[in-house]
Amino acid sequence: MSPSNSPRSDVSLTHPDRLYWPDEGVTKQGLADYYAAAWRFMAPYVVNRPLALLRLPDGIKGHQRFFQKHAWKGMNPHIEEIADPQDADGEKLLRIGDFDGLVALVQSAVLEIHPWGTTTGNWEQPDMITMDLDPGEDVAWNAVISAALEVKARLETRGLAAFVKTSGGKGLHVVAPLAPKAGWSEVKDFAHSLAESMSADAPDKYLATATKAKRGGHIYIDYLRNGRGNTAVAAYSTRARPGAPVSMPLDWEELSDVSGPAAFTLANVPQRLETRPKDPWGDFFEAAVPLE
DNA sequence: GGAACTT
DNA sequence: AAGTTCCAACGCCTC
DNA sequence: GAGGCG
Ligand SMILES: [Mn+2]
Ligand SMILES: [Mn+2]
Repeated sequence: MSPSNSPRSDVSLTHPDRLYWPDEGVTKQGLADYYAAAWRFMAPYVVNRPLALLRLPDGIKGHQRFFQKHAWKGMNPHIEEIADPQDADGEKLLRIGDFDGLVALVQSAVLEIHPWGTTTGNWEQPDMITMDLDPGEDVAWNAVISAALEVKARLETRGLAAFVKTSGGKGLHVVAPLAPKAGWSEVKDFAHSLAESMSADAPDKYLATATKAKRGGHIYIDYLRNGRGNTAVAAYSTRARPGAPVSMPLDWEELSDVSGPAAFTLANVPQRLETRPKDPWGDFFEAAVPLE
């Protein structure tokens, strides 16, 4: 049973049976197969964007785990080296352009993909805002859903569209597509003001600052994903955590039926992608409007 | 995962 | 030949 | 100014 529209790649995987998530039995090949199934939905969120990577060469039970934002020696040629236009002489950044690039990331033991919220063709004008909802200890899942709905309402008041995904970690991401126009500082300032206004209106529920000591019982609205050079985990990216969760785009209508932030995993997402009538984020880029 | 460097 | 090291980093708090 | 945070 070959999934519809699965891309092929000639990028070779050494040790395809290497276990990246040993408890879940997910191998390097299994990860590549997952991305083949997800590619047709995922591509616009990872292609032609600067990328930061979380690499775990020995899998999630191993002892090596490092972020990487710069090009390295011996890098697979399907991973592109690009110059930051604001740091032309600095170290080269990373980008992929196609499915071969994604398989090259798999071979490089990239278990999480964290793109900038912009494309390299329009580098200084972000094309999305990510509001990252991080619940502290003792916050009910329902409260995280309520927070997402509140963020959605406030984005819509501003004339923006809102989409939601699980983070695959502890919370939800509410993402607004932008027609590239406003610059980084305007976008970050807007995200900041949204977080501050929610915190001001419900200080018992929401925080706009990261201080861990205050986090218990509150949801931190992390707006700082929206600064130049900052990143958030990509839609459909796996997470380097137990259970092999993925950051899963959702319909708002199904959010109340989702059991938690890590409900979608390598074990159940391919089935969902095969049987689901439509992409819940199918209109993401069509819904983009400028921030103004 | 893989290059570069040290032993 | 084998072992070790490196692989982000900066704005925003809080104290 | 140092240290936590993501
Ligand atoms: Mn290794
Ligand atoms: Mn988060």
